[in-house]
Amino acid sequence: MNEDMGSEGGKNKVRRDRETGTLGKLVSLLDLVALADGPMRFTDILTSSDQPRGTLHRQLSHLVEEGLLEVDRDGRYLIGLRLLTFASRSWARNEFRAVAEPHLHRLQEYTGETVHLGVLRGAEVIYLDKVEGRQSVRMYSQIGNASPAYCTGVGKAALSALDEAELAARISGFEFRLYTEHTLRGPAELLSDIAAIRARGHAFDLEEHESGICCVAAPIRSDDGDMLAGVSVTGPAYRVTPQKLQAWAPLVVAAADSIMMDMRNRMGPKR
Amino acid sequence: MNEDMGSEGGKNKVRRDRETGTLGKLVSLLDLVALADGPMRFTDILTSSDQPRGTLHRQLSHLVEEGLLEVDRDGRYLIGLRLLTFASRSWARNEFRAVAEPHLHRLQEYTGETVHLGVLRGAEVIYLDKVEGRQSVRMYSQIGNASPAYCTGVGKAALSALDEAELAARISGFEFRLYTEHTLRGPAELLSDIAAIRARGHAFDLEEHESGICCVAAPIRSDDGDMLAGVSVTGPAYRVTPQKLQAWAPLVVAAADSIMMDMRNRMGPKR
DNA sequence: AATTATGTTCCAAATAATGGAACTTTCTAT
DNA sequence: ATAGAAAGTTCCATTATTTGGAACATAATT
Repeated sequence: MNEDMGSEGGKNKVRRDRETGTLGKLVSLLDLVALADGPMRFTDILTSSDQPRGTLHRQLSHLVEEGLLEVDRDGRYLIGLRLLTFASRSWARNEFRAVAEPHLHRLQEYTGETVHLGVLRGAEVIYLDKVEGRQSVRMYSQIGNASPAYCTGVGKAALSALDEAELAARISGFEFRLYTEHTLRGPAELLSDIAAIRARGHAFDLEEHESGICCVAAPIRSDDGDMLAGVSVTGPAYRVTPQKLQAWAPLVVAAADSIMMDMRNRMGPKR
Repeated sequence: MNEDMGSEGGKNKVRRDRETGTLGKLVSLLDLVALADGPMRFTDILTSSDQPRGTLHRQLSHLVEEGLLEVDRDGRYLIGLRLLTFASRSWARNEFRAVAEPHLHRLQEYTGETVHLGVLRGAEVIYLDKVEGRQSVRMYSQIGNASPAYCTGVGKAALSALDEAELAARISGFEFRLYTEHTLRGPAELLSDIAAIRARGHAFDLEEHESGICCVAAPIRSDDGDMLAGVSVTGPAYRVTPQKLQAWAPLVVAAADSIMMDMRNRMGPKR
């Protein structure tokens, strides 16, 4: 299946075994540069990519020429702005996001806390939208971000919508890493949490990904079940108490259901 | 609406002559799908890309496998979310954007109107950040967007920082298109506007790109001059009168200068 | 100025992309 | 429901591109 690897955890060797030929190697390079802490020199990339010098040199020039990478004035490579342009189109044209938007705003206004929309992709959740109350400084920070499914509210909610078989298959590919002292520690804990989520209809994240951050989330699945997503309301633990999360749960679930409905109505006629 | 596109001005044939080998062809496909109005079927892409069926089929599968494209449930292709993830990293790690952020906020608070930060890339301006007052509905809309340099405040401001020779060279590559009745109609008008911008130190966009939208912008150039950018304050013509634009100009210029300074301080030590 | 580290160019050999055609599946009109 | 057409997928000998070692050039360091 589509083994997506844990973009966080990997020694990023360039040759992977997904068979996508030349493209695969180039995308791995992009990934390598994107994940780095800062601009990388030719030699940095050379050592982490085990490609021969000549080869790497040409690959990088091609990526630069296409705007996928950029070179700073010290000749170091960083991820290119062209990707921003592609992404902005991807985002603007995303139907699901557009359908969900008004519901996210409503949820934000009611709770006063931050609302997230994320979709499940392999072992990760990719955040598609974020609505904040007071415009905080880190405006777009979260959009496009990929986080492990097993330690985020949205991720666990989405997972809970899978049937047993699919769920087991997915989880077997997860790599459990301890982000905080509350992070779930393995398949067993995750499965039992998911059972509870199924029973309740909503998921909690109690400082499992980031210390001091809690959320309540609900799953969204498309009719055919080939898209799984989730909505969540998130806030700092000192303000967002378990009682509040509990109280908001029905609202979050309702928002998720409305998004599902709207999506169904929009997609239904076609097909 | 903000009709963007026209990014290069091409009939989007896939084989272009930039020599980037296989990558070039694949990126052209991405571009084709990204620019389309909606999801494309295999055949749609086939006809607009003049690739043989077998070839195209494999290219698309590779792009999909890498997450750069996605396939909807009707088998149609659309731009993939993985690009969002790359972009979010590109954005989060962008030093220039980070340095500029506080200045943009200050400018926004003072004027109450929307502030943009954009960088010049070839004939286009790519918007790197946007700060709005009341959180409007279209949050992420502008970021990553590429617009022609010659009809945007940020673009013209950035162009004004080029020396004569470079400027002439760039302009020769522009394709002038009439977005509104106020859009500059060709190199001559642009050059004379740029002369004025140089004399004043700031640029105006008086409904040149979008009807009813005006802005005042100032150029930002790095010491070595290899990065050109601009800041602008933008708003609807009925509210943002020429007098206001005039009054804000010094602030915008000051913000641009501060960003330049901060950038110099941050970059200086290295090198 | 000499030495080393870093980046660039070259080209025969290896590998991956190509594209025509045969094949399968999905629509469409009767 | 069925035939026919359109859309999508697979196959494989041919062709073109990528590969990678090594020589060459340039910048940094002593």
